[in-house]
Amino acid sequence: MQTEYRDAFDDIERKWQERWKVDRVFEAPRLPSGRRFYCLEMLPYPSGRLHMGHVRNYSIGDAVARFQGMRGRQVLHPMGWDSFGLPAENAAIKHGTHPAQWTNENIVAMGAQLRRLGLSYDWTREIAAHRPDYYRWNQWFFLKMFERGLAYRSRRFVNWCGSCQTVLANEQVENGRCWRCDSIVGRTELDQWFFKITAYASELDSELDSMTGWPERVRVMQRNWIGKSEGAAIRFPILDGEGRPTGDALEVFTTRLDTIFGATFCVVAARHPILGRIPSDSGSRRRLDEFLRRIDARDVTRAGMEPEEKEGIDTGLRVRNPYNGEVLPVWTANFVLMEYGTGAIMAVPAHDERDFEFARKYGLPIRTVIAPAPPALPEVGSPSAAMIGDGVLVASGPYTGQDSATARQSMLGDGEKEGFARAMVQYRLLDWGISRQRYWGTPIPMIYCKRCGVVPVPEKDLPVVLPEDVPLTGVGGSPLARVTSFVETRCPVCGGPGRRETDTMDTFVDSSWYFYRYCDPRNDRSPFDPEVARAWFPIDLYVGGITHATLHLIYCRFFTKVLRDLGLVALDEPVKNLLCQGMVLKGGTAMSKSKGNTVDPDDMVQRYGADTTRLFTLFAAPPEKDLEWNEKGVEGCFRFLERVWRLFMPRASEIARAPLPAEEDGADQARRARLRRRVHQTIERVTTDIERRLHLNTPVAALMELLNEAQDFSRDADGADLPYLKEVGLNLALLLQPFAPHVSEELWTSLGGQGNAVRQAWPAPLARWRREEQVEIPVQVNGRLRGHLLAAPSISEAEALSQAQGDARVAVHLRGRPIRKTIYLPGKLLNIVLG
RNA sequence: GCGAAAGUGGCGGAACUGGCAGACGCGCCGGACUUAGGAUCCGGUGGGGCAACCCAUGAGGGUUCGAAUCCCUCCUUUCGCACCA
Repeated sequence: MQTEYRDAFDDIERKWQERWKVDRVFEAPRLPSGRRFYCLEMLPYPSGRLHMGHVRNYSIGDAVARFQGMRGRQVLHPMGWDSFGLPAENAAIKHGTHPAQWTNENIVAMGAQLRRLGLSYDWTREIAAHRPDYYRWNQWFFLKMFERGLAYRSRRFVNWCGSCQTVLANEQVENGRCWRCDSIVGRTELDQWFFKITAYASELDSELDSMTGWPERVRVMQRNWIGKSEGAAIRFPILDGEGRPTGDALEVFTTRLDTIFGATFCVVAARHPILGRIPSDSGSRRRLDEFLRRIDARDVTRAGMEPEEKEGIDTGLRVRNPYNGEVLPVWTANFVLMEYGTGAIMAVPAHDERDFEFARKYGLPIRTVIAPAPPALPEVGSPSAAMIGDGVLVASGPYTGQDSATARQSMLGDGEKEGFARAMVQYRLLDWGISRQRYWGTPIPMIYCKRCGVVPVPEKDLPVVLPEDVPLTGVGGSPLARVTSFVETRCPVCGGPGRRETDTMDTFVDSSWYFYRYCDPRNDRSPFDPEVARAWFPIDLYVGGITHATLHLIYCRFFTKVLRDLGLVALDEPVKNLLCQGMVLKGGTAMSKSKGNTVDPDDMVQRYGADTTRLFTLFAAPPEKDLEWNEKGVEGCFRFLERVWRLFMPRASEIARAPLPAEEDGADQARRARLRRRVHQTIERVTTDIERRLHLNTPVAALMELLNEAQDFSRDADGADLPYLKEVGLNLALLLQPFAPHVSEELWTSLGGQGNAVRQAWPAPLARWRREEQVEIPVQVNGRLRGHLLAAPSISEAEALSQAQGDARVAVHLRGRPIRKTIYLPGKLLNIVLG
């Protein structure tokens, strides 16, 4: 037995990690038999090194998993690797290492780091996305979705670097320039595969309301991302050169149908089909072509940049407003997007900022049709800004006088009757483009046949294995396209020559369903057994960074709905409770290599041990807040464990031989009673803080207080006090299990505990010792603190008042004034209100 | 610009449904043990008077017997969205 913790921690941590493994403590049963708890943390990308963000993420999950296990739940707590993705390919280009080798080595290295932290994972369930036994199911899901029309092919723009001759991912575009050659990124249109997430847009949106286990801000971000917007689609008849109806119509989407009498022109997107009507030899056509060329030439990756100056031209086309018969010019402009709504708008400059700005620039008419709701001063002269809000309609024919909401209803109803309007719900969410012109991802299981067209790979031929020998240069499109042995194949339908799809899937596909695979990770007949998934789902707690609030956390919800409709799962939402932990900061900013302010987990573990490292990440801030790394704070946590060690270990065998106190023992001695009360109150505090509030910093503080109390107690303790020290020590050992599991185990065994601490039932407080016998009740006069009275918590109001009046310090403030009333919270507070 | 969250000692943070503001830790000050202490232990630590008290939870107002907590206005910071019709 080492006498100092600093000499012992490395040995005991390794010892218990080995013991847990040999005893298979964390292996979950195939099917849970009792109450279960699925504790999940976001799986890491195997970059090669763990960083403090990981340590924090996994320490939080581990604390909860261990706690729930001791609470009697059967816990599923798995870990795996999000091991497809661009960095592996970049490393290959830079260093010539094969992505598979690079990835596998990183998994080994990071796996060792994770194991050294002593996290309670069921490693028998480890998965890795880049292994064919995993990604074959990505392909299988793709085929199932293709069958149902949920996977389809379409053309879309991608970021394109003309100099590298390659497609760039968004994160490879820096300020509109290629990350590697610094040339301006343009756009090019490619055929790509899409998942029809929009088919579930409505459900994905509406369910957010009932997802109360998710942080509000994540739900808000998702709601914005989905961007539901209710309005109407209105058909404006298209007129010919002589102003006669052509029989066709331009459909516009609007949420402000009530403003339609104020429409003074229409605007269509630059790629709107209506532009095909402009005669090819006309002046309009020439001006249009020139305009479109200018728009197109612009670099199009505009993320993070200011909106462009609005620009447009009159196309010469004319349409008729079906509500008032007015003839309106059709413009085309850069601020109307083809992807949204119908790609065409009616412009109401008086009541829309963008339309207003555009109308001002080109001198188009601005007509007010909405007056502020409690009528303000009448408008004089031309307005200086658009009036955006709802109000009362003016100059709107039969609808004049109606309020905006009513008008929208009645105008839509009338338009529907006449056949030129329909209700329309529009989402900002677009279908999920999953094609990546990359090597290190899941091959898309499709074959192109000259005779049969686009043909899915038959299920029995899965997986379509990623070939190993692929030249990676970073230029020239999909690497797989250059591997003849991969590309050339047979058409599964006609047997003729076929070519494989050479794009791979977005890696977000991998992480959209991995948590189901954990339930049944070695199944080679289906992605997982639905019965097993039913038993383990939903995920009781999902811990991860806020960075995934939209993409991953929407995609995985989408996948669950697809899986549900395939009959594989029986739930609508996969994650019941979501915890987004804050970042780990150093010097006020996120740790990053470029800032040189990183803290290496290995270094911390080596110097202080896994327990201290974990303890600090839990103690220094509540999980959802950012955590400022502070070496002094780490030392404080280390000292705490040292003090635990020093208090119990030197006399551990004596304590182990002592009996535990009987329920009433110690009641007759103030210091013993005080200690026992502290023990049981601490049990209660720690339990409720973890369970009800998911706060992990306050339980650690409570344990520190308990230790302080125990130290005070032991200062003048003798042999007869050993039972009480044993009670503190054993309980402290168990309460430490979620936070410092190795010290917990060592303490437990040393003090005579049987078996593994992690397998013990979580302690329950004794009712006898939970409550104080004497409490200090604060006494206020007119709400100001004037004294305290010492009494049993059950003291009556009358007794409390008379005792308070007897207190000289209180009495001073009562002198000479009548008591108007008293407010008494039994055992907690007395407030005397004077007249 | 729109939306959300948050502002508490020198610092990280406590304070559960309005009820003793500052738990716990860091830092700092003093003491003990020491050749020594950047080890350990003990005590102190919001500010002002150093006693009774007074002032303090971003600022100002309000509700209440009582407000860090609820309401209003403003300020600051962080995050998200940003031509989405």
